[in-house]
Amino acid sequence: MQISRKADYALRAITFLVNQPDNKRSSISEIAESEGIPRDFLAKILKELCRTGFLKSFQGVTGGYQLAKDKAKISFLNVIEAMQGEVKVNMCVDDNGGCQCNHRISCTMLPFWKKIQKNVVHDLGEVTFDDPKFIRK
Amino acid sequence: MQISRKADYALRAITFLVNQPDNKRSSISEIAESEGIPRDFLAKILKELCRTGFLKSFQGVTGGYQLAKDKAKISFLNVIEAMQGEVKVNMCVDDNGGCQCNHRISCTMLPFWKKIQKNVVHDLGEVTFDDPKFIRK
DNA sequence: TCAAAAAAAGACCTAATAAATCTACAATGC
DNA sequence: GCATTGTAGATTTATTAGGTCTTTTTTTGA
Repeated sequence: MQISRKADYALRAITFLVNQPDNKRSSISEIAESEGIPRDFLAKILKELCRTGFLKSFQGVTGGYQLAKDKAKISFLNVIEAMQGEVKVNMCVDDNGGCQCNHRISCTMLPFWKKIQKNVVHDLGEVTFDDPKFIRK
Repeated sequence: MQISRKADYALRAITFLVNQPDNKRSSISEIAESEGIPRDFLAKILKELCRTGFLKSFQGVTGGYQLAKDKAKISFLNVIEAMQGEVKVNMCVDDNGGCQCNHRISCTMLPFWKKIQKNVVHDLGEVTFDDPKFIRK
């Protein structure tokens, strides 16, 4: 029932970038230091955030990272799913054979899990980085 | 972001017991077989459900397990917390030093996590075993 | 009284995975 | 051409979920 460090770090990195001037390029080390994230781990995460379209990168001595899309279009859910896969409150809430429940045809718990899951996914999807609360004072 | 097998098994065991006649004593093996849970693992779980007051046990040759409290008083949340500890959507939502965020004094993400967490906890708490949907046909 | 069947207790194993680290390489700008 | 940056991916480490095994204790009823 917990977001991975990886996803959490990704979200913090994005929070950092949201607070930078539009054309500023931020280096891995700069972000790592500010957010207290192990540098090499963050390097991998940022690369992945590029691959998944959240960031764009620039190589070379003046290189670094920037947001690649409108911050209003980046939600907690987006980033978490990119980093740790589909959010599932319980293994069995997975249509591709997640539940090996003996009573599969009429598992009594499944509908409850599905509802709870739906709510979490909705909540995570509603948090986007255009929210003024992400601007640091 | 996922309920452990242990908690899931505990919930299934309780579902099983909810469907038994009031004074029936159900053995570990009986429950394990019906629910498709590894027997020895379930043994540990049931013991713990006793310790935490959900079940009562009887030793000896006619022994077994029964519900120890009103099924209306048993929620998903109760059982999950008994089995895997406090539900936390993110490590940092832990008042005893969970968040080592550099910007701790005004971490921008924390309020969002707390709200999402509150909703999940609420949802999990609302599911109780007196719900007729837990009666198997 | 004793064998069978149940739970109790707790040590032990193991396999998966998250988290982190390391090393070598490639691009860029001055 | 060299300092600084990102790229790539192999490797390591640590943790923990999940499961197994063994021994002991309790109880019943033949």
